[in-house]
Amino acid sequence: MPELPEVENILQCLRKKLLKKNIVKIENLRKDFIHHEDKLQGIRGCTVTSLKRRGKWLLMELNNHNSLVLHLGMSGRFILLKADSPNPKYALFRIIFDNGNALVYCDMRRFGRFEIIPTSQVDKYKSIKSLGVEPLEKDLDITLLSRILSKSKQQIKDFLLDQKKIAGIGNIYANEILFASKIDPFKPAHTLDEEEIIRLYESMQKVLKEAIAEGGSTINSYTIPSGEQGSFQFKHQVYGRKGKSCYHCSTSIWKEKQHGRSTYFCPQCQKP
DNA sequence: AAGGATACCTGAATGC
DNA sequence: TGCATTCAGGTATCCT
Repeated sequence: MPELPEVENILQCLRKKLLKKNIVKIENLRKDFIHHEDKLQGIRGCTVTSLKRRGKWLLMELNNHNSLVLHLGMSGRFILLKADSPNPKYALFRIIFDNGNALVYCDMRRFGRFEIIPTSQVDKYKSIKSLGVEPLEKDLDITLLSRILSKSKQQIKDFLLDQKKIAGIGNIYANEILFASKIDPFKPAHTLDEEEIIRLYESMQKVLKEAIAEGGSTINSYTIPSGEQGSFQFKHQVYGRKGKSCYHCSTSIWKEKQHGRSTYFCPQCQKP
C-alpha cells in the first residue's frame, strides 16, 4: 500500500486530528503482533507532541519522551473512528484519544512494524538510521543525486526501490518516475548521463508532489485515515497498465519481473 | 560491503 | 467446479 505520497497524506491527516490530543486507552487486539504489552500500556495518559515522516515511516512523538515508530508494510492502514465504533477487519490495535477518536491500525498481511522507543533513540533505530536522503527535501539536489547514482551498479529501478539510497519510493512510483524520465528501468544507475540525471530528478519531484496533492494512489484498501480515497491511480501512466497503449506513443506497455518485483514500462519511450 | 535471494502473511486472481 | 499456482503497495536477514 503505502509509499511516500500515501504516508505523507496519512501524516497530514493525523496531524490535524491527533496533535496535542491525550491518549486515554490502548487496546492490543493481536498479541502476536505487539509483544511488549507493558510498554504499550505505558503510553496511557501521554499527549501527542509531534508527528513526522521519514521515508515510509511514521513517527509519533509523545510528551513522555517516547515515540511510536510505525511502518505500514504492504497492507497496513490507519482508520480514524469514533471510540465506540466496532473494529474493522484485521484490526491489530486501537489507540483511543480524549477527543472521542479511536486510531485503529489494520493490517491483513501483518508486514507492518510498530515500536515504542525513546525519542532520543529514533535516529539510531536501525531501520531509520539506514535510510537514504529524503527525495523532496533540499538536501537532495542534482549534484547529490549524481554522486549516489555514480556509486551504484544496481539497475536504476532497483536503485529507486533501495531505501538506503533514497527513502520513500516504492514500486508504483519507481515505475511512474522512470516513465516520466524516459529512462530504461534496466539501465545501471552509474551509466546515466547528465541529461538523464536531470530528467530523473525533475520527474521524481513532479510525480511525488502530484501524487501527494492527489491524496496518493488508492489500490485495494488504502485510504486516508479519515476515510477519503486517493486519486493518483487515475493518473498512472504505466503501473498496472500491461498491454494497454502508451498515452504518449500508443505502443503497448510491457510488464517484466525485475528481481522479484513487477516493472511496467513503455519499450518505445524508455528504449535502452 | 553491496546487492541478490528468501522469509514473513493473507486473500484475490488466474491457470489447468 | 475445484484445486494449485501466482501475485500484491515492503523490509529484515542471511548469504556470497
